[in-house]
Amino acid sequence: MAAPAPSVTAPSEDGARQRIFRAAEALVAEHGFEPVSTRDIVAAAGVNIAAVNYHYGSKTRLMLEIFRTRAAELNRERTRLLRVAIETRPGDARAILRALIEPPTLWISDERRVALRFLNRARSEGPVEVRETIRTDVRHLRRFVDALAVALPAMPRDEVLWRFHFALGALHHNHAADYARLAVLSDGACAPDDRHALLERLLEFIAGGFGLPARGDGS
Amino acid sequence: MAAPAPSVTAPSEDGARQRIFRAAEALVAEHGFEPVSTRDIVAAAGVNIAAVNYHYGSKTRLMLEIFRTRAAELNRERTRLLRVAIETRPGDARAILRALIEPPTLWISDERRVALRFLNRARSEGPVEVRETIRTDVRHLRRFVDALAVALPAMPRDEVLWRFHFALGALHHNHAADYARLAVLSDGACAPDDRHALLERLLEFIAGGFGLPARGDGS
DNA sequence: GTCTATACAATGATAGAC
DNA sequence: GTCTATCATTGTATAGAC
Repeated sequence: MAAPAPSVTAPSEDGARQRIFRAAEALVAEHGFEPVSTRDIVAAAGVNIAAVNYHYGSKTRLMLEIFRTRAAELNRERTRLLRVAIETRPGDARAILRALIEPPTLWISDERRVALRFLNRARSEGPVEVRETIRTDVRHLRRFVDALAVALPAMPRDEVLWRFHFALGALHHNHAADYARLAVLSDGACAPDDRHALLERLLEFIAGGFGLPARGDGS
Repeated sequence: MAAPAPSVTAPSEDGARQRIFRAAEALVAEHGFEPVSTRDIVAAAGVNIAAVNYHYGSKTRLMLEIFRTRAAELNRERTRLLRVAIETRPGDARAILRALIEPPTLWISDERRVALRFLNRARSEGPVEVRETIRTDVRHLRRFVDALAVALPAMPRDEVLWRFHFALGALHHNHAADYARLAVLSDGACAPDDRHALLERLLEFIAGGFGLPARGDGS
C-alpha cells in the first residue's frame, strides 16, 4: 500500500523472486496453467530453472503465493467498499451486493487485468492446492453474508446463503472463455467491453435473484 | 441407442474401447483431470498403455469423446423438456428455464452422477480442446435463448442474452468444490442433498434475475 | 484389426558444486 | 544465491506379435 521503502540491505527489491512472480502471473494470465511450464517462466524472468524451487519451493507453491497475494488485494477492496456501504446506506442489500461485485468487475487497468485473469484462471484451471484454498478460506465472504442477513431480516439465513451461492456463480462466470461463448451465442452483439454497464447488468440480475425490487431511483 | 446387436466377429462390444471410456470417466469424475494419468486409466481398464492412443488417438481426444457423448445425452434431455414446455405452457419463461436446469440438477442415479461430475470437471479443469468445444458449440443453447425471447417479448434480445449468460453462471457453479465451500460458509447448514429443493431454489433465483414475479400457484 | 513391449521427448523436481 | 547435471514421471509414438 505504501511506496516501496528504500532498504539498506536492498533485499532483492526487484530481484529474482519478484521477477519470477511477475513473469508467472503474466504468462498464466495469458495462456493458462496447463500450457505454461516452469521453463517458460524462468525464461521470461531471466533466471535459472532451479530458481523457482529455491524461492518458492515448487511451481504449485509459486502459484499459491500469487493467488493469495492478488486475492488478498481484491478482498481488501471489497471489504472497504462493504464498510462504506454499511455506513452510508444501512439496510440497503443492493449496496452490499455492489461492494461484492464491483472490484472484480472494474479492475481494468493493465496491471489489474492481469491479476484478475490470473485469479479467474486459478479458480477453475488452477492446481488442486489453489482450489483447496478457495474452498476453505471464506472469511471475507462471511462478512457479506452477515451484512445481507441484517439487510434482509425477513429472509431465513439458509435462504440468504443459498442465494449468495448462486450470486457467486453468476459473478465467477466471467472468464474470457465465458464471454467468448456469449459472443458466439449472441452473434457478436454481447461483449463485456463496457465494464460499467456490465456491472449494472450483473447487479440487477443478482438483486432480482435476491427478490429485491427493480431499481427505482439513482444508484 | 439400439440394444447391442450380437455380432459374429464380436467387435469389442464391451471390449477395450468401452472399458477405457468407462474407466477414464469414473477416474476423472472422482479425482479430476490433472491427477489422473494415462497409466492410471489403462491400469483401471486392464489394457495396455498404448491402447488409449490406438483407440482414441490421444488422452485429450479420449476426454473429448467422453465429453461429447455425455453432453449430447444431457442436451437431448434438455431439448425434449424444452419442447414439452413450449407446447404445454406457451409463453411461460419459468417453464423454459426449468427445462434448462432440471437435467443437470436431477441426474442423480449412480451412472448419471458420474457423467455429471465428469462434465462439470471438464468445463473448468478440462483440456483446452474440451473448453474450446464448450465455447463454440452453442446450438443447444440457442434454442433456449430463442424460446425465452418469445416468452419475454418486452425484453430486448441483448438483455435476454446477458441474463441467460448470468443464469448459466449460477447453474454451472455446482461443482462438488462449490458446494463444499457453501458448506463451510454455512457451517454445514446448506448442502445439496435434496436435489429437488435445490432445483426449486435455483429456478427461483434465476427467475428473479429475469425479473419474473415470485411463483404464485403450483409449479 | 487388435494388442503388447519398448522407446522417446518434455515436464517438475532435486542434489551438490561453486 | 546461483548454476549444472540428473532424476522419476508424464503423454505419446512405433515396431511387431497375434
